[in-house]
Amino acid sequence: MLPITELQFSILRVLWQRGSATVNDVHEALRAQRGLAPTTVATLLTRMEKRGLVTHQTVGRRHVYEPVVSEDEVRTSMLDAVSEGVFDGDVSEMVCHLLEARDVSPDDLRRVRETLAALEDDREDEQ
Amino acid sequence: MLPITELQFSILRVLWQRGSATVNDVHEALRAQRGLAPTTVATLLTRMEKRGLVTHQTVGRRHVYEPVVSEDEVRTSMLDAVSEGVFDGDVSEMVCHLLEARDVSPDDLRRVRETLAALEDDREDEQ
DNA sequence: GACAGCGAACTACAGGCGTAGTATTACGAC
DNA sequence: GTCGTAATACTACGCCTGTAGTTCGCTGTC
Repeated sequence: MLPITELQFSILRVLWQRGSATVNDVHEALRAQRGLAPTTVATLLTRMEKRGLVTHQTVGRRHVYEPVVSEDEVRTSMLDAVSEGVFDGDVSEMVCHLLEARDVSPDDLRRVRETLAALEDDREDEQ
Repeated sequence: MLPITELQFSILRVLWQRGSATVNDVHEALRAQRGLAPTTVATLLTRMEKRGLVTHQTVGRRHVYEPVVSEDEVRTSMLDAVSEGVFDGDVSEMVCHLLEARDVSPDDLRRVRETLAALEDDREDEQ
């Protein structure tokens, strides 16, 4: 499922938020950011279904789409792609790059530190 | 320069390692991982030059290609894309996801902790 | 000076994506 | 039962990428 595009992600986001949605719902939801024709949205959803990203059930004569993949799965697979692709699988390198190369607020740093501490505690417990 | 493909990255990696390389050099270097025709490599390099990823100088009748972007720039731009695309720019969320969703070795965790500490020190110094 | 071979340029094609128009079908109202 | 409307299905097109064949020109060799 690996490389998913920006637009596909936008559509998935609508489905994640609503649980399920018709072509029209998605079209409405995306109108603000992106003025697509309704048929365009329909085409996208059909293709995404073929790729296994979404499913639909037919209710009356409408297609009600649901996400097949979770946001977490997509995030993980995007990170995997970058990690494998440009960091040779070295996650620590990736995290360091991420923290160093941009302005991360003190709050964010704290949050990372806490997650890190929790993880290291878990590791100790396991031993 | 943002979305660069796997194959383009492989080519860039050769250029980064060697500093510069001819079509044939790149072809040779990639032969192990990926059996491409030499003309394919040439096409790729031409396109990458058009996109500003590499340059070439003509030496004799050969093209000697050099990278224009650094590995660091590519890494940053890939991370930016993912960060903006699927994490809404929330770097801490991204880092946490990265650390939690896969097995990171204790050594790697330590390394991240050190980077983090260094960064937090810097922040204090600035105040 | 003619020719072989190497290297680059040009051309080509399939598949995926963003984009959308047109055709078709089926439901609901009268 | 007919007709309008709404929703889907089908078709299309330009662009990018991976892939590579074909052509053209230059350079060195005999």
